[in-house]
Amino acid sequence: MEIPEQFIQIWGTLGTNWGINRTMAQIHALLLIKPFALSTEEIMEQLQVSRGNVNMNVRELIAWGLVYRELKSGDRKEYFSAHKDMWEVAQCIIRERKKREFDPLRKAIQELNAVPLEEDTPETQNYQKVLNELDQLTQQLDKMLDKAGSMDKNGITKKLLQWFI
Amino acid sequence: MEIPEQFIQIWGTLGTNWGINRTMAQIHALLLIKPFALSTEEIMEQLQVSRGNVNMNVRELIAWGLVYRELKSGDRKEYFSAHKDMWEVAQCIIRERKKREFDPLRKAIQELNAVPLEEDTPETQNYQKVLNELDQLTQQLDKMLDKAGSMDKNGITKKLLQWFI
DNA sequence: CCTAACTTTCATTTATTTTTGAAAGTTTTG
DNA sequence: CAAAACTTTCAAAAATAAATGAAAGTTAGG
Repeated sequence: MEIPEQFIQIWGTLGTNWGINRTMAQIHALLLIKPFALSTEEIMEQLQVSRGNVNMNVRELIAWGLVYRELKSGDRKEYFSAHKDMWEVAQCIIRERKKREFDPLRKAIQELNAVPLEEDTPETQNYQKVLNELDQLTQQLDKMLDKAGSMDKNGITKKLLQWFI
Repeated sequence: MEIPEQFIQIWGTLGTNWGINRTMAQIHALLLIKPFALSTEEIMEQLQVSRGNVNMNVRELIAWGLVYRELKSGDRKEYFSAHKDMWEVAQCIIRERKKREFDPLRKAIQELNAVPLEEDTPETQNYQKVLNELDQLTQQLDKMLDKAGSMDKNGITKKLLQWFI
């Protein structure tokens, strides 16, 4: 089977729209659909990207917990493979983006919200209201994301079902 | 009160991380914290950006349903204001991004998943499995996002609470 | 129907992000 | 310990995305 270009393309576009670089997403897609581990060279060839690019993005994927190194005995090369369970993949992404982006945002909002304002004008009142609501919203989201990122597969399925009862 | 720079900064960074351009996010932040409508000129001055940039991004914000035009009698200028309820803001963003990015993705996955493969090898089997799981996952997410985007405020609060029981 | 007040467009410019690839670094092996 | 096999780094180049601003377009008022 030749690599399903289209799947890799779609995954890459998805990444681009959500602030993840295209090559990283494409490498992930490639490793997802290959049932065996690939070497740097093989990834370079399949996606037509440079060695440095593959190296950086594979390391990033490993840091996200989406990809792992694999060694083949009698071979000095490193091989890379992706975790294939898509629910775990989703959780990995949730956990990682939460940690990197949501948590700092949440903290910043809390801090802004904690600063008492001197004046009391329509402007400050509205500002406080917006910040307050945002604080509540992010607090709820925080709990929800934590739960979603740590539930087991059955748990997720159940929770998702609850949305439609 | 001078504009709370920090809030605008944070909102802008958030946008950047999630594929929304900085100026668009910053204009949104500015209009959120101002209890009254602002003209193009005022936005230009507060954020130090060009007329064209403000025009394009305000229109985009209107298309998202986050901002609305306001006319002041005896004035030919257009003024812009943001919807202030942060729960509605969140829903607006969910609805809009779902429509623009998730729905096409979902459709593409369904289509890829529907194509029967000729061969039957470990490669095709794994490919099918990944696509299948992705199909299920996006199907669940699809329902969830629709629901989340259309529930009223009480509904959301209740649903969010369910995650912690 | 003309002019002033305002809005929109879009070719260029500018800024940001991503990629490249050669050099430096590291590990393994004979 | 030398040299081969491989990985990592990073300055420079390329690609992409966003911003500018002057010109074109629109609308309201007289």
